[in-house]
Amino acid sequence: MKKKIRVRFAPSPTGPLHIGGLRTALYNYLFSKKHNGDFILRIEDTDKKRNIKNSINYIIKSLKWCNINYNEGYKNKGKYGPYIQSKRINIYKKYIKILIKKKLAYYSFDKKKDIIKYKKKNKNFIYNSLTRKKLNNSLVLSKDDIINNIKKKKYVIRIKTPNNKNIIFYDKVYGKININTNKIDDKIIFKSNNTPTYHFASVIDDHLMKITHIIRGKEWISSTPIHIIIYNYFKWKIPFFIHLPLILNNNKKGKISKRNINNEFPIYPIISNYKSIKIKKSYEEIGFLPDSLINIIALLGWCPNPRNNKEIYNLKEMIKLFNFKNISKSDVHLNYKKCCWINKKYINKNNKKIQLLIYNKLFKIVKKKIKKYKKKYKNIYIKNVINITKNRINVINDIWNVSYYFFINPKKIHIDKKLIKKLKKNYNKIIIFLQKIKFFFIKKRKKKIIKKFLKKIFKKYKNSIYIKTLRLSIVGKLIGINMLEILYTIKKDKIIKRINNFIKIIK
RNA sequence: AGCCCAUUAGUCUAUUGGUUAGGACGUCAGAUUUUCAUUCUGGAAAGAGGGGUUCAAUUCCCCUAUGGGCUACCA
Repeated sequence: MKKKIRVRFAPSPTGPLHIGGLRTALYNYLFSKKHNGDFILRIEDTDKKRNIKNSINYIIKSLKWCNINYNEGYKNKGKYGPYIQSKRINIYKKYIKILIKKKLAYYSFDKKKDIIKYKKKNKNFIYNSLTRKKLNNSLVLSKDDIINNIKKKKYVIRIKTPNNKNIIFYDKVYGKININTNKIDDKIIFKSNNTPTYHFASVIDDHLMKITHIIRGKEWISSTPIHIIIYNYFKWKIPFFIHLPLILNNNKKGKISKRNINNEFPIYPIISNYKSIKIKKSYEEIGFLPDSLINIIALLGWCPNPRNNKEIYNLKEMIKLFNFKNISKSDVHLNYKKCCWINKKYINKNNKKIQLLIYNKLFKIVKKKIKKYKKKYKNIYIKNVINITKNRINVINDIWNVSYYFFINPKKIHIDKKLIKKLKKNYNKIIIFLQKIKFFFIKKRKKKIIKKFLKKIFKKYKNSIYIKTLRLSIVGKLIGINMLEILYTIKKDKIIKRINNFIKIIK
């Protein structure tokens, strides 16, 4: 029988989760779902100083918002808990003792200052088999000294790396990687405050939690040999490693940096209400949909196969197609315009949830900007406005920009020089046209009749100058949805007012 | 400075030891729309550079350059 696939996402709560972490979580999720495996959330909070209040909540909320559900782990049931490392310290202590007994790890009494000195003297100083004999540790000192030092001095525990041995592993993305132990430190695996470092805790946990595949960012490649050494010392089975290319900041790229500085893309998925976590821009805040964010992130460094020139994938499709073979090796940059393009596709999918989101957004803005909004605009009116305008927004927050003229009068009328000339030439005719429309609206009529009349008159005045001026009077710009649609929707008295205003202006 | 990794248009990428190097976003032009957006059609745009191996290299090897990661009692 095949072993059940188990993967984990193991963030440390040092701040809000960003799209890099989110993508790692996503790939873990996709892989586990594809193989009916388990997806575990483990919190790695071994560094107390760097822990930031509420980051755990933010991480969990972000995953939830994106529909990335873990079936085991922190605040969830599971056989292998606790799933937060600060509550597992005793477990790590038990295992560190074993390594020390076997002399595969040792006490190091060197002062931090001294090691900094060595590094200053020799930039390539490494604490390992080549140097450790000259340093102050339990491999050198006598038994009595060691016991004395342990009682009196601060110490850390370091892993004893083998001398001149090539640690080779086969990454599912990067292939064969070979690192010689003489180039790596005897890493500290237990700190002087008697807590483990990441390297030790994560290996112990991954083994105890029966993790089969470790999917994580590429920045861990360099420390993988240390992890492998620990696995070997315990004679544990080494899991598969899958390292992911990183998502890089656009600003750092030389050629386009100047243009891109102001265009910085968001890196956090959702809004935060926590005081300790301030986020200026998040995808949620700007008006991205979770499904589209997932789509965007999934395609950063992964190309579904077969591609069939598709760009839009839902979770189910991604799960079906997910494969490590199609993950690219080079780091990626995000293209914000493409993000918008993808989001637009999702907004136009026309489901009720999306409509509600847009409605809530527009309603909030209307509430803010307009006094007595309840008397002026019924829900149906707002919904109607959304229906006719929403196919031209990229993100939900754009909704006001494309619909404001249904609620407020245009503040400025933008007339360019070309238009002024045309206006002057056809002044009388234009005034007649505008008056016709105005007078029609002054009389009380049913909607059907209005529609008929408008269609007729639009046919009669085919020349674009008429409708352009009409548009200017109502919208203030030469931009907007179909003019007929606008006239059907906006209230009569407003139309009359705006036309009057316009006529005054062009006198 | 050392170690590890990467390099196909502005960005994300596909394919391949023999191809007119394919697609998407963006960009430019045209059509549609009375305007804008949409949609449609078309165009420009790429194998970092230099050496090898080979009849043939973007693909394999080496060097250089560039980018990135790691070299913390951070993860």
